[in-house]
Amino acid sequence: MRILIVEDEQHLAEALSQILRKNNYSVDVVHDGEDGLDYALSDIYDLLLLDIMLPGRDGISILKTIRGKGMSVPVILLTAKGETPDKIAGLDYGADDYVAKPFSSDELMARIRAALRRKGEVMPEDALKYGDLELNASNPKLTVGGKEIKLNPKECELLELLILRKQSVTSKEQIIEKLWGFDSEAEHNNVEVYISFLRKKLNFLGSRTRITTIRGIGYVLEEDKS
Amino acid sequence: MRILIVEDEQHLAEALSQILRKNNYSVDVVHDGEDGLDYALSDIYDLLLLDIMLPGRDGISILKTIRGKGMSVPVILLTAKGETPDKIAGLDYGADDYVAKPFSSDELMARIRAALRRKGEVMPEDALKYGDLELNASNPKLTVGGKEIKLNPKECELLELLILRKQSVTSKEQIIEKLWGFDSEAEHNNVEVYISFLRKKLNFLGSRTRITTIRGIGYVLEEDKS
DNA sequence: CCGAATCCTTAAGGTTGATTAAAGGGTTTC
DNA sequence: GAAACCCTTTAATCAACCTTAAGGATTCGG
Repeated sequence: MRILIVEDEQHLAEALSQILRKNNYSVDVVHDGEDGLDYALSDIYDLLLLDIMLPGRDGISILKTIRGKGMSVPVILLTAKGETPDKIAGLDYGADDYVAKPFSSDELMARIRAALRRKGEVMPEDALKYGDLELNASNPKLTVGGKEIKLNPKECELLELLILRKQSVTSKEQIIEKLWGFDSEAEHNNVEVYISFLRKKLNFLGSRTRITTIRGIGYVLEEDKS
Repeated sequence: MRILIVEDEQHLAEALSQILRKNNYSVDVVHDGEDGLDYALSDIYDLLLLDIMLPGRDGISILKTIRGKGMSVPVILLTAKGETPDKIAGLDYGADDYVAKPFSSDELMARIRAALRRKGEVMPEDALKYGDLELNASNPKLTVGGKEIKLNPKECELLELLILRKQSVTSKEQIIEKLWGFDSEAEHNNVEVYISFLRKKLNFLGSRTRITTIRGIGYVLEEDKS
């Protein structure tokens, strides 16, 4: 978890840095707005702490620029006491929170945790892909082109296994091990049934991907070249 | 979050009222100074917008009176162009800010948020949105098209969670953690009951958004594509 | 402080959907 | 042609889920 501090007062910057490191964050510090923007744009940070009053380029300006580029990294603003409403209006430009100086380390840490939590809760998951298939495992569904169909858990695990093993042939034993567990009583026929279910759904979706049977060995995914 | 507007120009008062309501504030409007003072003294408002020039009793007088009674409610004064002396007097009597007419709705909203923030009030969240849904979490209600319905607190938190997690599936455990707390005794059935309540309300509103069950995993919001 | 309204919890019964076994037909191989 | 292997469909079962409603708890207005 990496945090960028943009703060011109050396003393405060150092104190912040220490607090954060003590809480197991990686920290980078820069002391003016231009550098701050450059660092922020690197997009390697999980959170930015921006002072509003800065030499070079103020915190609001940095905030506006990075939001303008579509970056959604959490930002907490540091405001001097008595900063005017216009400055505090930075929240309206997409800051997640602000902390007024002076502040306690506990307060700062709480706000950082809160900001990270808020952003962390919205994590889009990426899909497994093979050929024209897109498999979303967490919300078990299979997409081909725009068309999609739901999978039940076993179908999903089976397809996941086949995709992960790509061009290698997957044996019924391997499938049983993954879908039913090491010591299960499941029969080969159980596998055949689910292969059948999957083929039916691939067909329904009009996919060019086929599950090919290698007799006596297992199954493998293949693209239909017709 | 409830705001009182004391403004004698009907047209402006109505415009202000609309802007504020759109930003999820509850609004009352009165058109002269005497009524303004009565309403303000009820002490149910989170912020007052006072025109300085008013029939009956001017804004400064209202401000002096309520501050004399020890009320610390945030006050923003509306001043006509060129009323600088009044503005200064107003700030001396404990106004939090002033806005000179004409002003933009953005500017006004920024100043209101700033004033509320300074007083340590909790800001109303911007309405959460998903598809055709608009969730107002601070005054728990759900809007679809023009139609709206109230939510009770648990329904509101549940829907909020589902919206924040967007396309990810949310498990019953996660829901229990947020609605009942980490170590609660709440059962899965509790979640099911509230999911059911929410679905009924979505249905009543004629929303195209559905709460889809992912059997054995959790729930996810989806747009109905019919 | 009391009654009313709202909210929360629990429980019961109904519904749905995943899973499995079983049966019957097809295909490949020798 | 027969044995082994594979495919597909179906029906029963069971767990997960949905809905409703009643009553307890809490909050709110007077």
